[in-house]
Amino acid sequence: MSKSATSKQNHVLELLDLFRQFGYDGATLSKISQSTGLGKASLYHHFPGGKDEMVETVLTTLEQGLQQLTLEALQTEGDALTRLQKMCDRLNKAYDSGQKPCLLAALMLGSAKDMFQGRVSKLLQVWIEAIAAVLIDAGMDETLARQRGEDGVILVQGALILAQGLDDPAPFRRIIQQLPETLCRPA
Amino acid sequence: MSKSATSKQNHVLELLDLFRQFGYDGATLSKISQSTGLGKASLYHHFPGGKDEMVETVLTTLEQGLQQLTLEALQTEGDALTRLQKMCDRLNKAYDSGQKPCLLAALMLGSAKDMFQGRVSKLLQVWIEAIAAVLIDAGMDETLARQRGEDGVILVQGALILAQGLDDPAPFRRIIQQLPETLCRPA
DNA sequence: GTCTATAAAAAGATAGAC
DNA sequence: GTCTATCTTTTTATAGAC
Repeated sequence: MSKSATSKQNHVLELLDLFRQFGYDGATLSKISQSTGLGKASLYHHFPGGKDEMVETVLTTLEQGLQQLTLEALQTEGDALTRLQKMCDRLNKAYDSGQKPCLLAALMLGSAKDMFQGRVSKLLQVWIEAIAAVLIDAGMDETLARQRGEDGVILVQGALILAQGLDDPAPFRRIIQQLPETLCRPA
Repeated sequence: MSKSATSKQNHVLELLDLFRQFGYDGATLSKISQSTGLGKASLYHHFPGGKDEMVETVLTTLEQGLQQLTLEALQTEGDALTRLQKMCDRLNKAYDSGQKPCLLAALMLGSAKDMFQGRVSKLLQVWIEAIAAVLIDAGMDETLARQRGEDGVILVQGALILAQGLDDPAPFRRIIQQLPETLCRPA
């Protein structure tokens, strides 16, 4: 990978952080310029489409990360509990133990909702299907497994909201810790 | 109640809708002016503190509604399942069957987070305690009941995020429908 | 690829008439 | 209590030098 490519990837990670903490409307070019260390004109050089293109780029990175997580989950050795445990480890890291919000939730607010609804919906469906695939592979009924996939996403998203709202990561940590068993529990 | 008081209350409800759908940064004075039918100068007449004061007013209305819901829940006749069912009916209405986001989640994004964190945290705690009180009253262990209070808020918030993200209210409706039994389930 | 400078548009806020 | 008009600041976006 070339030097400029990794540098651009670092900028994308900073953009992810900004958009998920401030949302689309709150992440102003001034904040973005400050965080990345790039002048506004430089930002438009890398992203001619402005904030829209920045978010699109971040979403592409997220899609790739989610696909990787999905593949890993099914390639991991062991039973469903072990596989889900590994997914939870990744989630815990991605959300900094509940201290950082989810970009997908942030993008469903304000003017961003109409712009990115399609890609956000797709990402959520992939995530749900990733959880369901593990459970189906472990012998769970497909309908129940997909409902459990929804439950997994719901619990993670809800725990993130509560952790942000209470300014306390404890609820997120508890949900993540209980998640594998919660999802595997018989109906 | 005087005519102007109910008129002001209607404006507060429109403000609630704007802030929860667009967030603090996305709810511009132009949008607010358009939705309320009041000119910008009139808005500053009613809320000299600008958007900050508007949000504060909305939060006060929300606090009153939550206190009322809490009291009603404990005064309702019947067992815990019946009481929680009534709470779910209220939530279903408040969130328009999952079609409208939660203000508390919206306020945890962007510049609003630092401004309103304290009041949001307090509201969430009252909500959690309201659920726990019903369960404790039904004989549940206090520690478990408070955890279930957290679970209730987490499930509602997460279901709202998923419903917004998928642009489909079905997950919210399912979670709400299952919530009373989910919360009452033995450990 | 980055910068300074600048322009154009939008947002927040106020003055003063009615 | 509401309006028009105005002002200030911020935001988005671009031009052009290096």
